Amino acid sequence: MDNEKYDALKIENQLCFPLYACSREIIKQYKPFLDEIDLTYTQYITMMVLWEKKSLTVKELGSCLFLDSGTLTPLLKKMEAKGLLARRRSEEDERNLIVTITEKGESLKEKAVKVPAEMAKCTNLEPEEAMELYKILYKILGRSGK
Amino acid sequence: MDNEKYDALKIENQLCFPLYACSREIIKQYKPFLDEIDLTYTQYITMMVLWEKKSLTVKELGSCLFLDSGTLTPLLKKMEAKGLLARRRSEEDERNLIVTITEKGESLKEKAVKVPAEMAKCTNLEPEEAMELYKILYKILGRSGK
DNA sequence: TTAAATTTAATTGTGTACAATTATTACAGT
DNA sequence: ACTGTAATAATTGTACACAATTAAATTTAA
Repeated sequence: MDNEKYDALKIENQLCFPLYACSREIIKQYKPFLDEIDLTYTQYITMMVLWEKKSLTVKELGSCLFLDSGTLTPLLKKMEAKGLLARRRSEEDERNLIVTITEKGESLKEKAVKVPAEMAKCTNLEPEEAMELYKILYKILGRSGK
Repeated sequence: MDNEKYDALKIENQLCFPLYACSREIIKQYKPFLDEIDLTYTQYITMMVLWEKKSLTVKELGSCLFLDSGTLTPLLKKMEAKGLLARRRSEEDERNLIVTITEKGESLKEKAVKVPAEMAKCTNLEPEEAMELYKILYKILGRSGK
């Protein structure tokens, strides 16, 4: 009989590890498609929010993406330099920085629409598994997801 | 009727995004416990492999963790400096660098065993959900997981 | 056997993540 | 109005990730 005292420390008994590994592996699969539209994965999900919301504060964006200003400030500056979005302070409350999508950012959506189509070919999950995974992940995140 | 052409680009229809967000959120939950044993999350999973295998090459370690030498080389150097492991070239094949756990690395396991115990209290998943999640993640990773 | 191809780590450069701190603005209570 | 508190971004410093390249050792094949 093996000593079971340390079983909880075995990598194959972790739940966070495959989550972490999966996340990175899938993001790597995105890379060739995202390269074609000159976006990193983080920039891509930022654009997703902007395509939907058009305009929001850094705080709100961070809440959508689970990222803080330490990550977003330099990211948004780069995206502004690329012409995808504009950054300006709110007039009602100067503490808020408002991020707004530009025409160029809007038009990128046309090219980007191919990305999820290409990525769909890469998955090996059944639709029910994907749905189950989705539900569990959003339960962990503490949001409904819809 | 909404234009459905772009639905696949909505953040709430992504599977990778909650994976990425979950992974980071859980790793953040590890932080206070890992701080107590002076390990980062990446160092922690590296130690997990070493507690199990005792000795292996950078290549093998990278295969376990889905990481390459670009990430591992500096990580292992820091861990060597902390005295948790030793690095030496293989004598049979000088291309291989062999990583071996030290006594100090072994003894850290005693303290580390509390980490999964503490983390278990943080989860809001049912055991069946955790098992289902585990299965799906390892299906994506293309390994059995056991 | 020796030149070409392969394998393995290390290095280089870019891009996040994130904790902690700082600076600015707004607000609350007096 | 004035003081302390809170909220929001930006900054700073550390630690990954990873693509691409380099360098060294080994293997393969002509």
